[in-house]
Amino acid sequence: MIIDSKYDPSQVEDKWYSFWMEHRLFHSVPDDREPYTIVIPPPNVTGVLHMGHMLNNTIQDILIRRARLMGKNACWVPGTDHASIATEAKVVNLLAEEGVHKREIGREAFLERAWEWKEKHDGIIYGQLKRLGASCDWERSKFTLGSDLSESVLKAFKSLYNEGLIYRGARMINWDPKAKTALSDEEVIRKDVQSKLYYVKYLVEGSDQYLTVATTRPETILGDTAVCVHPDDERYTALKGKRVIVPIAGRSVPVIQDDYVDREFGTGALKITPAHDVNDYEIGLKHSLEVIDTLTDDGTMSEAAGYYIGEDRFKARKLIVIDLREQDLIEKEEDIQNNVGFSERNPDTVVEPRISTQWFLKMKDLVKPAIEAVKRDEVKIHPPKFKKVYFNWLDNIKDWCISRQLWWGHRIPAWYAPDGDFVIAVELEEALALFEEKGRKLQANEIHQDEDVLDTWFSSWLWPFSVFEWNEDEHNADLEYYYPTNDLVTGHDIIFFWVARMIIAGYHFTDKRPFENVYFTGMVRDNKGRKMSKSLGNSPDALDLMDRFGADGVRVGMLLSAPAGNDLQFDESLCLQGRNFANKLWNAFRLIKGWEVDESKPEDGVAAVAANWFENRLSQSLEGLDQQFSQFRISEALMTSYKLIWDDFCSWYLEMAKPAFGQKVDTLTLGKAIGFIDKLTRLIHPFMPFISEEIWQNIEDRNGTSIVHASWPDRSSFDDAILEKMQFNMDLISGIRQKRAEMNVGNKELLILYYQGSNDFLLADLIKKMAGIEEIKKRDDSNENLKSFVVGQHEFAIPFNDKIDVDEERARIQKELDYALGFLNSVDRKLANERFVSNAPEEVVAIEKKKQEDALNKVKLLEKQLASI
RNA sequence: GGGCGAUUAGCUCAGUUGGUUCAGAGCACCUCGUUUACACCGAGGGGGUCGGGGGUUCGAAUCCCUCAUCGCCCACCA
Repeated sequence: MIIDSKYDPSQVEDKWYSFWMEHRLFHSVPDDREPYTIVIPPPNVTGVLHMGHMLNNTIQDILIRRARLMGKNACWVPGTDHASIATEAKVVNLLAEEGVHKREIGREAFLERAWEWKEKHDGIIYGQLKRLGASCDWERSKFTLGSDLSESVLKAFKSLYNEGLIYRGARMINWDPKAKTALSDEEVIRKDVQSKLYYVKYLVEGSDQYLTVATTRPETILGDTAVCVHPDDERYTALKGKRVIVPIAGRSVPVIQDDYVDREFGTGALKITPAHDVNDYEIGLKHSLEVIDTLTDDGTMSEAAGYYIGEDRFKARKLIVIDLREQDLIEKEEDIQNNVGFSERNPDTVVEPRISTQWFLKMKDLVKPAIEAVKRDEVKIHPPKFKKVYFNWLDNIKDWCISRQLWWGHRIPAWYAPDGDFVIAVELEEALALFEEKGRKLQANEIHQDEDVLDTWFSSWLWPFSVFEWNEDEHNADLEYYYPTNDLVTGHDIIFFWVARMIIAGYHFTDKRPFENVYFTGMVRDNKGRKMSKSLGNSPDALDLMDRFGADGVRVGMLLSAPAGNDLQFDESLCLQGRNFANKLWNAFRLIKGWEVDESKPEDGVAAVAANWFENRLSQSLEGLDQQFSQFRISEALMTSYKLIWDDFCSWYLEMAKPAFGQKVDTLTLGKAIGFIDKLTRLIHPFMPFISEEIWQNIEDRNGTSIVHASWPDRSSFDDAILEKMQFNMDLISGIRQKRAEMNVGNKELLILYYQGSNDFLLADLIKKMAGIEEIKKRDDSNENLKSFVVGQHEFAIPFNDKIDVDEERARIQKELDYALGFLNSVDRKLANERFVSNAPEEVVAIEKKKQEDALNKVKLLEKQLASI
């Protein structure tokens, strides 16, 4: 069998993914095994996957594949999110390119186009996930706007409505004038921007005096219905009960008093525009002020404004400033930095506070179980620092505006009679029946369904149970088996949007936690620390990366720098490291596979010692891996595996075990080596699914089975003494190599190693093989021209040919001696300290004593060396 | 304005309850090496006052205070 010295992922990855799919290896049905369930955070169907998706899906796949190897019935439910506002925007743009407006083609035709978009994009997304190796149960793929999930959404809506938790009403909401829809508070991104603060003079009615008011939004003057001052502000005592004239509009409005006003800001007088500012709205309610809505839904000035009608709000701002200046009503202008809300999905669009009739969900009571659950660790958050963020949001929760003025989404199941009376029903017939129950006999053409749809997150928050057909039967077999799910892996940016709401919904609708663990990944940034985004063009194309480094390489690369919860700077070179690692593993396998066997040969002694050691080392690593996985230290687990394979297995074990040049291998050694690589492929499989399968399949004929359903390597206890002994011999080998390098003695040149004292701990044959030693002798006085060195507490020496540089050698030993003395000194001081000896735990003191003894030995050795030079 | 986090080698980051020579890893860098597994490699090496200052402690990268810089989240000061 000829195996290429370079591992070529492109040859391998498609082959095995197809194999896995054909054999439905990722498909899960309930059985007697313990379930392990993850629901995917459904990516938006708006586009392709970015590196953040690559990271969290890699982590999910690692968890799922490991669970599968551990004998659990692993089920990873994939899906996509209809992303109401984002997708609608994409389709609107698409239509715009064709010169068509969505109103022109109508709701139905528009939705058809949106579905086309969806079909195309979730195909792309699924393709990317498969390419990455994601072992999702594709037969369970879900879409948040699919019919079954739709039923769940409507069911949830209805039940919340019937519980009195959903209500409809006119409230001040965040309005996106570009998408022409309401937004939730979470969909508003606040940014600091440079603005102008205009000091505008309002004429006090019946006088020639002016009251100056500071505002950043002069165009809203047209909607002013009062000016407010602080009741204790002495500057304005005289204005009590007076009225002022709103500039331009010429309207007379009252001067009111409210302690909301900050006397320090601006002039201490605040104009009140109840229609266009959240606070003004509150004050307006309190003081029963008139509300004048001066804006239309697209952010232009309305008829009610009376001026600049039809002009965009920002254009109107410029115009009114010009007019105010002309009338000499602007006292001054200041530069100011203030906080402005932008639409999350239309990042350049300033959100407008606006009074609008919308649907809301009362949150106050709903969140209580979700708070409690995290408090008592029924739902565990990793890393725990996000708990505070979570509590902070839930503790300050406000009602959730769940309606959106869009088409692409779950249509609100409300049906209206001509007089505005409504019922909540999924279907027309049901609505008619409900009206009839209310004693109203209405015809189908008399009632109409709400035009609006629900916030996307109103479907996503049901995801963990709606994907298991909760709509049909809340206690169906799948739900009973897979739900609650185990782990959720997602970015911390959607903790409010999604994670918190899922916990809320989980407890409310199923009375259970939706998942046990939430693992937040950090945000993937570029190597300049910037968030990856399309607009910056700094997000690498995941497919291209996988073409170049292989999916396994990219997975390893992603993970190498991804500790939980911390943002990570992604750099391609990490993928290179991942690819190199794959190649290393590949060549280790190639080496073993290339060995020729001599069945008559007894087991090689060195190989036997090496195998015994590696067996123990493997068990030790497996123990570490168990711990790391249980704590979601995934990148550490990878590093443990990486070192086990590269350092311990390749650099040490294989070098020890491999037959000398031209020699054949004995059966036992070969068997053990194959046994090890078999275990190592299973151990690395969660991280590197493709190459592990390829090697595993090549080890022996697997009769159509796959590593996907193999077992996680058994862990037995390990013997510290064996590990320590080998470690000493490794240190000795490194010591010899170091001396060789120092003296420029090539590796081919065989040397004699001299030791002093006992040689019980020396693995002589192993040292000979690994360090190019031909003989190991006890040192006596006749040996000259020796270069000595210390390993642990023991002194060794090898001969040298060239004249030694006495000064240099003396300096080197002196340096080592100084260090040892310094160390000894610090240990001595510690042990001489009464308080240390009495306060520190016994083990720590014992360790210090051992350190003292060892250091003393070492000092003696070095002093002797120095004297003998 | 409030909160959270970060600051450790040239770079990216670990460092769990304060305690083993605890100052680490990977990459990068330097030297040597083409010995049939791998140059996508091997052997060896240099490199850090753990952001500054103070404190607690027998002992601090680790705990506390403070300052500085950076980042993120939340928040209705026009």
